[in-house]
Amino acid sequence: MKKNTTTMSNIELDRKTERFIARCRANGLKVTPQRIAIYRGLVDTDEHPSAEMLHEKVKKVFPGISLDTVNRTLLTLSEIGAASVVEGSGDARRFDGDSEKHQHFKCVQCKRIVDFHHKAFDRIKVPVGIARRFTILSKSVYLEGICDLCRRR
Amino acid sequence: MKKNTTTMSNIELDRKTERFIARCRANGLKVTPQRIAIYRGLVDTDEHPSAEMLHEKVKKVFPGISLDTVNRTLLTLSEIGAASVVEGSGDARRFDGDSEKHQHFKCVQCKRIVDFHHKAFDRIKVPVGIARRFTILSKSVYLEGICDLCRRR
DNA sequence: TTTGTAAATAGGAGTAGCTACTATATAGTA
DNA sequence: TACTATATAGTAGCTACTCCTATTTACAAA
Repeated sequence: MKKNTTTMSNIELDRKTERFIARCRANGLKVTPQRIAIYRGLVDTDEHPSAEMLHEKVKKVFPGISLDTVNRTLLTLSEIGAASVVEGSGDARRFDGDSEKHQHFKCVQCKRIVDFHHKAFDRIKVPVGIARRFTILSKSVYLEGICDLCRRR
Repeated sequence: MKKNTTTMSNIELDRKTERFIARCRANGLKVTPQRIAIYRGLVDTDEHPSAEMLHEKVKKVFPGISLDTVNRTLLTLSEIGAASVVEGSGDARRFDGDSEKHQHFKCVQCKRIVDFHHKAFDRIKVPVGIARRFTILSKSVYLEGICDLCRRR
């Protein structure tokens, strides 16, 4: 019996793959078998894998693939909106000593992090289902974009 | 003339330092000059420094201090609530291929990331001042805590 | 179908950021 | 003042990521 790590039907997966291929072409990206394998590996799980984890998975169908290719491809997918980075930036950990409640905006270009405080964001309510299932220690609202200084060029 | 990287008066800074010392004692942590220097360096800026950046800064008043001490101390401060990590986890970057709108909960113990979707979180509104100043590319609500599986022990 | 070429890949080397280890030093306590 | 648990400095090691180069490949144009 085959171990099932699948989160959707093959039909659904194929449909997504089709749309992914279209998206690649729309962005002038070549459709390589490696890219498709990585995309399918990523979409067909809800584990939020790291590049390393996906590399292991994709190697089973594509033994020669390199970790660098997986990493590079994942970043490319993020750029065209076919994937997203949900944790970790690859950059150094950044600290804040301000204990007042506030939120952060991060510039994706210069990596500057700007504080702001919007009271409504302090008050967002965690849905009951989540609050029951998990012990919530922190909740935060996080914005990303281009900052005023970078936009000025 | 002294370059001014200060964000608050010396009086304010000293008051914060006092409270920090009390907090250390309350948590059974020793009050070392290094710890104080690191704390003051962190609080007296709004740059959200990395360990490396703070290390450079603290070295000016404390030449022999090691990067490891800065890193370790910052994590310690985070544990007692005197600081927080605002970006980067030290762990590997994690990806998501689900393009549907949703939010994430991350377990601080097992690092598992769980998707959930709460429509109200899709609709949070960015304050006008921020929207005018920055080009917002993404907004997200992020929860951290202990997951059901980890709590069961 | 063939050919040209810009893009992608494999493999490996290099780098940055973090962590573990050990000997020494020090804060807090009795 | 002496004791002990904790913290630090210095170093070595590890992991995640990025860069480099030669080779291969997708795909456009002939």
